[in-house]
Amino acid sequence: MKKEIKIFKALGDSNRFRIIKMLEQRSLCVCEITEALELAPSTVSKHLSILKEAELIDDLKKGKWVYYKLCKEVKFAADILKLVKTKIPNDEIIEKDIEFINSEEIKKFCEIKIKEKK
Amino acid sequence: MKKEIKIFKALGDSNRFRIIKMLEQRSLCVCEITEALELAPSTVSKHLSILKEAELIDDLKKGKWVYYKLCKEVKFAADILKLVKTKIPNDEIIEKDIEFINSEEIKKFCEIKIKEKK
DNA sequence: TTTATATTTCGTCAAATAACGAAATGAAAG
DNA sequence: CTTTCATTTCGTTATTTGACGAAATATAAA
Repeated sequence: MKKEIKIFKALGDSNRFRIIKMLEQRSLCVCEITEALELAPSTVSKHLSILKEAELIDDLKKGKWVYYKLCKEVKFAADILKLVKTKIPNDEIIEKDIEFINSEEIKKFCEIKIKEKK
Repeated sequence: MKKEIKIFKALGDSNRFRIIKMLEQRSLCVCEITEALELAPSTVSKHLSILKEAELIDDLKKGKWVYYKLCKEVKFAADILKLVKTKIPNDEIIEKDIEFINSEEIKKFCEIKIKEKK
C-alpha cells in the first residue's frame, strides 16, 4: 500500500489518534497507553503496530517495558504530525488523556509495578 | 465523529486519494472521475460524499452535471490538502490519472455526451 | 533454571467499509 | 408533460477492521 495512504489510515481511528496525542506529551510504555485507553493490551499492541508500520511512531525497549515515541524524521509523516500537533484543538477526551498521563495516578501505577517486586 | 478523524479516514483510501489528486488539476464532473477510476458511478458517488462530508471537497451543479472541486477554506482540511499537494510525490497511477484528465480523450468523451443530443 | 511480568501474535467474532446493480431523484430536452 | 441522462440512494455481498482472550515470546527476578 502507498506510504501516505497508510499514514492517513493509521490516523483515521480515534484510539490511534489518542495515542498520537498522548505521545506528543512524552514517550510512553505500552502499559501506560493501555491504562489510558482502557482497552485490552493485545488491542493496544495492534494499534501501535499500525502506527509503527506507518512510520509515525518508533519503539524502544527498556527491560521489560517497551516505550513508544513519535517519529520525527524529515518526511511526510513528520509534516503530518506537526500539523496534528499545531492545528487540531483538543477535545474533551484528548484533554482527559493528557491530564491522565501527566497525573500522579499514572506515575504511581508505574511505580507500584516496579516496587511490588522489591 | 471528530472532524479530523473524518478527514484522515477520507484520505485513507486509494481511490479517494486519486480523486483528490485529480481535483488538484481542475474541478471535474462525476462522470469524468468515474471514467478515470473505472468504477461504478454509484461507487464514485459514495466516495465523493465521504470526501464532501469531510469538507475536503465541494460540489457545484451545472445543469445535469455535478462538478466537484477542492475545498480551500481556512481550516485543517485546507492545511492537509496543501501538504498533500506539495509533499507527496506522484506515483505511476496518479501520473496516469493526471495525464488522463488533461487528455484529448476525456475532452472528447464530454463533448460527445453533449453533441449526441444536438 | 524456574517464575513472573510486559508485550506480541494468533484465532475468532461483530461491525464497518467498498464494491456493485437496481431503483429513485432531479434537471434539461423534446 | 414526458423522456432522457447524470447523479444519488438503497439493498446486498465480500472484505477489512477493531475488539477480545488465549497462547507464544522475551526479559527480569527469584
